[in-house]
Amino acid sequence: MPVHNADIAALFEEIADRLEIQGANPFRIRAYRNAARTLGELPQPARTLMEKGEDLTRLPGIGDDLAEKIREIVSNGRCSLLDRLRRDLPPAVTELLQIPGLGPKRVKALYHDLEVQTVEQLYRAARDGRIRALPGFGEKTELNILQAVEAHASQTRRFKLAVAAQYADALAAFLQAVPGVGQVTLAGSFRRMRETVGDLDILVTAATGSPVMQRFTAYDEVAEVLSAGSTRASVVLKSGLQVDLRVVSQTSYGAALCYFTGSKAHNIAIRRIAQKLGLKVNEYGVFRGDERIAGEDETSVYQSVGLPWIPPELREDRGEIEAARDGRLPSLVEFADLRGDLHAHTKATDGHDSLREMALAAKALGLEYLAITEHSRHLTVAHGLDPLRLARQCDEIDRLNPELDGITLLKGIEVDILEDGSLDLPDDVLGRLDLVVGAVHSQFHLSRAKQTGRILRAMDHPHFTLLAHPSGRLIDRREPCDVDMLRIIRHAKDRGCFLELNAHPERLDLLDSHCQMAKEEGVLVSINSDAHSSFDFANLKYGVGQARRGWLEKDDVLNTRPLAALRRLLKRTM
DNA sequence: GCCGTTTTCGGCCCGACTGTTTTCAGTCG
Repeated sequence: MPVHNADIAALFEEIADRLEIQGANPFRIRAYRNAARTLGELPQPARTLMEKGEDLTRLPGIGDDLAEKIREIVSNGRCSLLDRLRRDLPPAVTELLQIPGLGPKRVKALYHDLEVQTVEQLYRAARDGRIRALPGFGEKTELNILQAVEAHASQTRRFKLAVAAQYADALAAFLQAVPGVGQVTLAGSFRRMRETVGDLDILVTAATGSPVMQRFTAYDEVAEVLSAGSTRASVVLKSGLQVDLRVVSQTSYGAALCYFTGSKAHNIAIRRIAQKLGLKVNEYGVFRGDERIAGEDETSVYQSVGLPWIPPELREDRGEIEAARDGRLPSLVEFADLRGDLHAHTKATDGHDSLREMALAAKALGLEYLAITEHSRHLTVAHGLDPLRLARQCDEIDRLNPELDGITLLKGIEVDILEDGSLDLPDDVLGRLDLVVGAVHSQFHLSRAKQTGRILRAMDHPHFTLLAHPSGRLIDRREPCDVDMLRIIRHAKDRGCFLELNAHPERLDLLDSHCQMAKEEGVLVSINSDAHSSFDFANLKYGVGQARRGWLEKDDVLNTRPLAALRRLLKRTM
């Protein structure tokens, strides 16, 4: 069983949890968490790096000791330090750390004084009133634990960006209408356009005496108020989504926006630079001693540490600070750069609208071309097209195009890549089309070698243009297929074909790290809606967000090309 | 445990809110 980076990261997180409960050196604990994060974000398996003989200590936060532990875990799936730590504390204890309000100190006390090892035992101890007797605990804490355990059981973990947006927009409008409120800004991972968000972070500037805090906690979607101070409050909405509100003065707005946008790792890196310059950065501003030298807007904060403003989507401490320092920040692609969309369905298969309706909706968004790419016959659940029905649709597009003004429909197909890598329709049929989008819709659990080989063979097909939703993952529902994405990207380069970034909020596939890989290898990415109705084109903005998180610039994106240039790229030489 | 054109040793981001305390520890973001 191969060891994935996520497995190593999980072991390091568990080591950190256990060390924390033991009361170990906090910086040693942080080292394990940093290493877990590095591994979680590594686009290549650590195993592969080792096989290539690359030096693991060149990775951020990995020194000699942790490199050795990675080697140990990769080669035998275990870590002797963790084995020792597991003997000291029973297995489920780290799970207690997942309960909000319980940190290492309390977990340690609960285990040592009450022999609480599991969430179930914790619940009984709280219910029986045994927790309030412990030193440092009281009745209120006990009640909070009881409620936290109950909430924990019914909790949904993270919200997809598009779902969170529905709550965010409504709440922002509500807050904007409160007297004395100036700016209302969504910050946090929402502003960074992460594919899912754990909570909403809202920043508000308000005049003193504004009732914004009281109004916020009284918002009728609020199910529970977790905390409420004069400048900060946290609530849980009825949907289960947590929302944190922070109120600051206008003079602190930029510093607060930086702080509240994160990511945490990015903020820490910025503060470290500030520290070396003799400055202190907090949510109120940038300070030299007692003197505030910046903070009214974000640009001033970055400027004070010698950097240009960094777009929120890049703020993950994944090289953006070094790039900013060296003047290498990308000029990220924007929604307005998109000229077309290369993946959409109509009611001929599993879509809801007609060719004309889809064309007009795309045009209304400012697009000048739209590829119609129905499913092929193998996907029977979607009523996929056979050669005859596809030919009819092509004829219909040919008839419709002259009637359309300002937008051109392209003839395409989303053809199934069968298990052996062949395509679901004959060559001569595919050859009549403007583009062929290939997609895996079955057999998601093939071995890495087989799944990769299947896709490489599909790309060898002379008419193959674009690989749809390359990893096949569905957020929270289906893990990505196990494929060697670097090989796929390099093969796309050799074959002159492209990769899709599917903008559907459940997919957002390519992943951001693979966007970066495609960019480095010189393979263009197409940001496509995969629209099944005329409303779905709005999802393109999430695709653009994901592309920006993957450092893509306008020229890295296939469908920023005008139609004529696009046609030239699609007619690659075989 | 990591890291270094200020350091191979001595640092390691910063503040708000809660509850149990009588000045602060624990937790969280």
